[in-house]
Amino acid sequence: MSTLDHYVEILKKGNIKVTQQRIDILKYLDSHLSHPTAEEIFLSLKKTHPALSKTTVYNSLDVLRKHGIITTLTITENELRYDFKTKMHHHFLCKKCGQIIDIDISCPNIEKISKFGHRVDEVHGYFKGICKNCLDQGRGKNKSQSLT
Amino acid sequence: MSTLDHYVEILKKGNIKVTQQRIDILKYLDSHLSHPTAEEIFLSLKKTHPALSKTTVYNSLDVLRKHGIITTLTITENELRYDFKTKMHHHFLCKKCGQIIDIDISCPNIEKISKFGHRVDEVHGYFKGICKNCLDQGRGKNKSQSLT
DNA sequence: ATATCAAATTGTAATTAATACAATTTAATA
DNA sequence: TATTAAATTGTATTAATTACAATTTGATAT
Repeated sequence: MSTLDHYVEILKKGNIKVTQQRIDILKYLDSHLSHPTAEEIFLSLKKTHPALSKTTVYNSLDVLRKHGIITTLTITENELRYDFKTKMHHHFLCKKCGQIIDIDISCPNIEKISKFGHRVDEVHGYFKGICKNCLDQGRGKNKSQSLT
Repeated sequence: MSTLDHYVEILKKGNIKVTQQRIDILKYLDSHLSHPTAEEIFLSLKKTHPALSKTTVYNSLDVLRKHGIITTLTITENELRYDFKTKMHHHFLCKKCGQIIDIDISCPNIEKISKFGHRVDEVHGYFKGICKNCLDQGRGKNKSQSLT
């Protein structure tokens, strides 16, 4: 679903006050599943909403996160990244192109860790390396550079 | 092994210039497997080496990391953590006591991701929740507070 | 042992992500 | 439409990390 009402619904269901800023942020995350940083979200939304404050972006993201509507990643080392998808999945970071790819496989380890006696609430599976795309370009040699 | 020569060996093997600072940092990490931050390492070493600079700590950690002698974690959101253990393992962060526990189980997912065509160089398995210790204390209620 | 030189260390300053806070505005309710 | 708690804004601050220039030091060859 992508109508604005959808995001209003989400907010109302969480008893979160509905504001244009929050709708915009939710919409942005829903349509940019590239795991953007707060800065990226801020800069993009500021274009069409120049009065937007960075603090609002941080505050809103925090609220959405606390309500389980979005999740955060620490797959890169210097900043948090935000994800509209909350269903458990893993991530692959390509060290060459920087892309963060969703990996939709389950984690067979949660059960094992539970057997140790710990209660597992969150799982983050971060894999890093070179993605298929970049590997293919490297193999074919100077094939991709030619885009005059 | 815990003799200082051991750390000298490690540095020499990596063609890294041997300095007291690097030895100290390696020794600290080897004897504090609690995944300390750069700040923690700095503050602790500064006690016995007041001239130590924080920049040196960061530089040394970077060098050690680039040579694969130590690894880094992003399991907490605001700072990097350092690990002397380089053999693949996972981590559990207790949201109550803050402890980061080593989880020595393998990851059956690397193979699956490789089948997607990506080359996996690094694996980070971060699990978060409440550790066994904290759960036990919570269950027994006011049992642990009494340590007059 | 000593001189040499690249590399490491130090201290300060700068950068960057994130947070704190006070003043203003606004969404929800009566 | 008035009220009020909560959200937004803008600025200032914190905290982790990086940049950089001056000084010192470890490794090597003499």
